[in-house]
Amino acid sequence: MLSKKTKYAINALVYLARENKNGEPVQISKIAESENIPRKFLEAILLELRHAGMLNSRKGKTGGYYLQQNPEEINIADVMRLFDGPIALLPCVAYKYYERCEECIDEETCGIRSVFSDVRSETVKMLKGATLAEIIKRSESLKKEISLQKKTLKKKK
Amino acid sequence: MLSKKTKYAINALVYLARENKNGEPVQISKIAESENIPRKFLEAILLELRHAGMLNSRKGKTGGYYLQQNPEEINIADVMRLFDGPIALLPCVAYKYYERCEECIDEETCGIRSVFSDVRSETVKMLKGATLAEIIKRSESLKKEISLQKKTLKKKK
DNA sequence: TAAAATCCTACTAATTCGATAGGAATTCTA
DNA sequence: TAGAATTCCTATCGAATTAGTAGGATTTTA
Repeated sequence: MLSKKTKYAINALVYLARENKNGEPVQISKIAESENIPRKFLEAILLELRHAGMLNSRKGKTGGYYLQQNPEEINIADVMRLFDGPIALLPCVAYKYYERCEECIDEETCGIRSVFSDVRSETVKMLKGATLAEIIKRSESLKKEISLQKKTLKKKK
Repeated sequence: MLSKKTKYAINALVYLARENKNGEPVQISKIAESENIPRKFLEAILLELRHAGMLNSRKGKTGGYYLQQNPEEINIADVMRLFDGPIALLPCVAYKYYERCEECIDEETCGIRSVFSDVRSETVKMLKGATLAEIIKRSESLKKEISLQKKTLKKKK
């Protein structure tokens, strides 16, 4: 499961991508309140996102955070790796965080590894495609679907 | 990432499926040594697998563990759920372990949820297909590939 | 110069993980 | 029927991780 840190990070990023079209800095407290994230905790998270180059900030009065990259460039895979480490379920199929399994007898012919290698490839592909832009697009289309459902329901009555 | 418990469990199950065609009980110590798993830890793991109905055991001298289900019936998804809980990366897309995300504002229109719902479906599908039989099959075909590669290498020399 | 914001380090309580200890219960064999 | 050898089961433990909080330094604007 994702850590809360990662969840909060994704929510904050989506919030900025959605609410902050003009690029003006948004205060931590504003994001924290809007997205139900503990203020101080979010502070640490945004700092890390800035160090990773996804966000930038302005200090002092009128300060705050804003996206440093385009919503099409920021994806969930990178955010997850930043906070939770490898996406792979086994260290021996991780790409950036590769490590041998201590207990492993023969990595090359390991059937378990083969399975988790496939799972990793598929998952990374999907999460790389999950950019902030894509997430917002999905949310919009869900909203449309639901309002359409409600209309259909009314007609049936 | 998988816990060591889950990894050990899968390795022990594959071992039993592979080495124990006749169905005779295999001692914990035998499995522990063969698969590089701490003896006492494995004891607890096999016990849980028995309670879950995947293994059965015989007590006393000549005792040990053996598969209770066919290698085609035991799959990685079930083992993971047993030891590590949900396969889903968000509680709100878990099937057996569903839980609302505390911080969530609107689950129905959440684009993040939509992404992780897709990831979960795909992952579960793959892990359900990863039965003990399938894992052994993959291992065999990897062995063949490698011995073929070695032959080709010799010819080039 | 004061107010208001981010920056940054350090700390903490609770939980989980990876195991170990020790003895009870069971079953075979001599 | 007495061991020997095995699983069964509960309790415990240290280390690491998670989810935060505290508090002050730094920076910027008005």
